[in-house]
Amino acid sequence: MSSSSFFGNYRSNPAIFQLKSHYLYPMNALIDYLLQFGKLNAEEINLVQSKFYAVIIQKGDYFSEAGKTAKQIAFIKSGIIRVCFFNNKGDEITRYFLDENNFAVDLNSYNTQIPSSEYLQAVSTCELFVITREQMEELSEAIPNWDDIISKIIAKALVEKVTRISPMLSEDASTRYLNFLKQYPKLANRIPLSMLASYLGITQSSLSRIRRSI
Amino acid sequence: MSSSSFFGNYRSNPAIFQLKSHYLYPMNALIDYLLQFGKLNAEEINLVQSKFYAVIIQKGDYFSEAGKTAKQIAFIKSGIIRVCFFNNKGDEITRYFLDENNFAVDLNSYNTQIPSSEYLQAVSTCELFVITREQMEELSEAIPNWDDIISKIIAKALVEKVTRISPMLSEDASTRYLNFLKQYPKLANRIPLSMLASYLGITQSSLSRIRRSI
DNA sequence: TATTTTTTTTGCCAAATGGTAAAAAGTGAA
DNA sequence: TTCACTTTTTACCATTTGGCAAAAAAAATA
Repeated sequence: MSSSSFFGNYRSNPAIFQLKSHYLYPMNALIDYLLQFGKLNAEEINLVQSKFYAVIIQKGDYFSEAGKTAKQIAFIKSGIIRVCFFNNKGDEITRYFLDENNFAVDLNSYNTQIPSSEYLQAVSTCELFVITREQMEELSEAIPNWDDIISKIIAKALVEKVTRISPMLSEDASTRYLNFLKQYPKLANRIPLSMLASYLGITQSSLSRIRRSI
Repeated sequence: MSSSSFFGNYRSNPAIFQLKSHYLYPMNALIDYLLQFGKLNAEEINLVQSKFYAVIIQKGDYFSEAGKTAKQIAFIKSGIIRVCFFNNKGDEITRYFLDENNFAVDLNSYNTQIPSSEYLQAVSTCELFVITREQMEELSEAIPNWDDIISKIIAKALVEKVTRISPMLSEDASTRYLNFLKQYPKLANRIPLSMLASYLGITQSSLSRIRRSI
């Protein structure tokens, strides 16, 4: 089966649609990921698979946008998403990148239902498994373990982000770049220079110079 | 009642002790904080108060240390704690500061029970309400809402940290300092220059020059 | 108070990074 | 292929920040 027959596509005007028969489809990556954080029986796994739906977003598309309220969570099956915002100088800053086997959500907006100030944008074409807040609520009521699994995932993901970002302030730009290459060896060549530079907190030209010097 | 009769003190060799009669003591700040995230009835509030115990740690003392496994969570009634680590150059870096009405815990170590790589140190004398992992477990089993309240608190605190730290990379040092003054107006004069400089990602002398220029 | 210790400020110069704009390289479409 | 467009590299100089060490100020201690 080609992925295009499985993944819905909502390029410019995101009309996410849900496919009818879920049990056929390979959400193994999602299920494997969830099982790292708690137990789910076969029945629960089926239920989970029935609530997520497959979506493709193209490079440049937004999964969620500043000013809108986040109503969905995505599990990234493939592709790269970046989380970004505009600073007070008007520059677009990349907060962090998310790649395969991670959840992507504007958590603040999702939790509070207040319009967000950050964007989640596909850096490359992404295959996602998406779930809405309402469907999450249904899983929460049907699966005793669910809230525990999700809160563990959230805490781990956020601690990782703090742990990864905070040492960067005390490093020079070359060190930050080299560490990025170590931490995300697969990403460096798939991300435009401008996005990587804003993640590293330097200008495009500085990053270009750093690349040359290595 | 003087605070010294309420707060236990474990200056050099932390032998935390629990006081017998909790209902007398002012954990209002803690309870008010918890109630922002979910409901607790009077009985549950009493139970919560019985599980936390009051502790004072002096300036310079560690609440938790790198290399040890975190077994406690502290609610800061008064004082400032900083979370710090050593980078690969051997410099001590402050990841962030925590002040009144916040929980302080090495979350990664607390959750995984793996020795941590960060320190939680009192920047000033701190009055804490402390709870152990075992006592948390008891609250979790006794109070249906408990896990939900705690996971909301954790998610909110971590999202705040990511949101606060990540714009700093794209700002120059003066801007970071000025924003720090805005965000923590009460802290600036209570924190040694060296700790603040490492939080801002600059040297002591740079920070000193920036102060002069303002 | 006097003395020691710690913290902060300052001066010097070197190194890193920013800002701008132009050139070069890469990409995609006709 | 050629053309238009986007992305990356390069060059120039100004500004910021670091590294080091000494001086000054502040805080702790006797």
